[in-house]
Amino acid sequence: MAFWLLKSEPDTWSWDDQVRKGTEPWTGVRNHQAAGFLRAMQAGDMAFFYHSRSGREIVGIVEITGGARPDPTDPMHRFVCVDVTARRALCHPVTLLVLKSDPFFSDMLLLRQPCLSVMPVEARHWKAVCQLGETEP
DNA sequence: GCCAACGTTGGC
DNA sequence: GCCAACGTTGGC
Repeated sequence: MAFWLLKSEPDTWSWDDQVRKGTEPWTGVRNHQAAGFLRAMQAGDMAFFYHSRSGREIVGIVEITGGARPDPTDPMHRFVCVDVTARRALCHPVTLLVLKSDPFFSDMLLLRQPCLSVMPVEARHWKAVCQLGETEP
């Protein structure tokens, strides 16, 4: 089982939207590096739900419930989507600022590559963020 | 094969 | 809203 992080602009698709809907295809990724990570995802993997732009914090945990398939919103049929199901919220959102302030997180891709919207998360970082957010890993 | 233009993304 | 980072595209 692998760990990931998915970014979404809360104005477009927020954690509350995800919780309300339950399961939703994660569509619209148009970056090849991010798409490569989507292709590597398997059902049962877990991912942080991150609010980008106006949010800039990890707010919840989702499970990948369906592996990569063609993104129906891509007319060129070049990109893929996965199915994402809301699992639990973090009791306390973990902000980008907090992660940047702790050297333990300094080599997270989230900090290394700010414009990447889908990325893997190391198990040690996963556990630490869960502790900060006061939720089970 | 170089490189400028363009598109996507998200921190600031 | 601006711009930097990164990848892709196409003229030459």
